[in-house]
Amino acid sequence: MSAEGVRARVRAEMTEEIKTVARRHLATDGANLSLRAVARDMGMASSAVYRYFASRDELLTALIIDAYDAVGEKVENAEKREKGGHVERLLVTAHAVREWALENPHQWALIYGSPVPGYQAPVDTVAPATRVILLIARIVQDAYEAGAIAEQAAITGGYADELARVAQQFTPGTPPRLVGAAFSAFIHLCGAVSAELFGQLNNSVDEDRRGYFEFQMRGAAAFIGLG
Amino acid sequence: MSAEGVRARVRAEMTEEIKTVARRHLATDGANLSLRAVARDMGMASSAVYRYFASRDELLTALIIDAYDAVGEKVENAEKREKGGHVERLLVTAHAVREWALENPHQWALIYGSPVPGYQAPVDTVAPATRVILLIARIVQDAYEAGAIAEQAAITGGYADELARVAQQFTPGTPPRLVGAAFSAFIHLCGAVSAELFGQLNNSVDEDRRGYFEFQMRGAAAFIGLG
DNA sequence: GCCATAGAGAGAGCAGTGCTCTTGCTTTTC
DNA sequence: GAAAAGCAAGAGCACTGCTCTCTCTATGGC
Repeated sequence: MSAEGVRARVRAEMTEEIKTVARRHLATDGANLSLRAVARDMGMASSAVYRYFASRDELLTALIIDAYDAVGEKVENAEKREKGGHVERLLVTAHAVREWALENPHQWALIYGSPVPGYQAPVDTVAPATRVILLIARIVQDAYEAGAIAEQAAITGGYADELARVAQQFTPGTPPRLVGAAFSAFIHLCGAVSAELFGQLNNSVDEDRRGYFEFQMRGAAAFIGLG
Repeated sequence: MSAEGVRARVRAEMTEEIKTVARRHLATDGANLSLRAVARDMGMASSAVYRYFASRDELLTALIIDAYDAVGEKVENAEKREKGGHVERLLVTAHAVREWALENPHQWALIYGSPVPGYQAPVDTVAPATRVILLIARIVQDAYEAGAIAEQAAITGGYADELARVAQQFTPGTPPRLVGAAFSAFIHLCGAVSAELFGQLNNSVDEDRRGYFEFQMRGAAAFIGLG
């Protein structure tokens, strides 16, 4: 392209490199990573980084969006390759989430851990954040439409209304109760992964953590009415 | 007591006051609270605080232990007052945990959120950390011994072995499969509360969050074989 | 009751942080 | 070629955790 394009490309490369270095620092410093340290690693002045990210929070936001997209893409690919039934699709999805989390514990903490103090997630993060739960919902919807799920008692109340609203938007035709069960599986999934990563399992489940996780997710599948 | 006792008591009071002020700061600054700001609030030099806590991490450890004990005590009291059946006891326990978490979101983040970078939890935190899960295990054991839980298929594998070991130590006589279900309820409980507090529910479950939580916990109870 | 001592607090100082502002320099645009 | 826009660097501000030194006071042995 034009020379303008060159500058834009260099800028994009710099932006990407800053994020890569920042991700490395995430491992040692967690969410309160040092912008100055990142700049030092890149051999540039700390003030120069502000040409690319207006603040540390903005850099964090970029990392958060990337993390959501990374886990989303990994999980979607894993599920796409699975040729088994609905339970298998659900389990392979869950295990893919866990594996990504084990590979990138600090990015997991960034998106599913305690929010960093004073940081307000902007709207840009909402869409990428929904990829995993949407995939689970789609699997459950597929199973429902295939008649693979036994009839369940309907639920009522405010939560049921909210579930109905969500169902209408993302998985029309699926009963609210079932959407609730899918959501429940997602909550259980996140809780199981976070418990493993954040140390709640230490001194009680130390060896077969994959078995632990499988047990949780089979329970979640059963609650959905699968398996 | 003697004059020595006076000094010791003043010291204990100061220690307690520092923790109280620090807990207040936790709300705005999260885990990276400022020791200097705490000192400023107390009208003393920051260096003086180091007479009471050797480092910020040591202060954090004290807050963590206090938090575990606070939620543990609240939950144990709530459960003690409940005169209903096993499901009711489990639900009142779960709701008590959630209510404490909603009242003290930053203390919840401290104990069940992402670990603070560079911080290594000392052994002193292990015992207080087990109070809630032990209470749940006791309820499940009671239900089992009362014959209130239907027979379940046993599980095998490494995780089952670990469960058996845990069962032998804390709830002897209870089948590993059932201990696993109790543990699963605890994991689900923590995940549900964290999801609510850490923002995963925003834009999908905004009104009846108690109903949402109740739904999760009834699912957990069903997995145990209750209700 | 006296006096050495241990405990408590204050202040200065070090190295680090996020972020801003000013100053030069280079690239793009007209 | 001149004007404008983008980039990088450096100094500086207010803040942080933590250490060290100094002073003062309450404590315990005699």
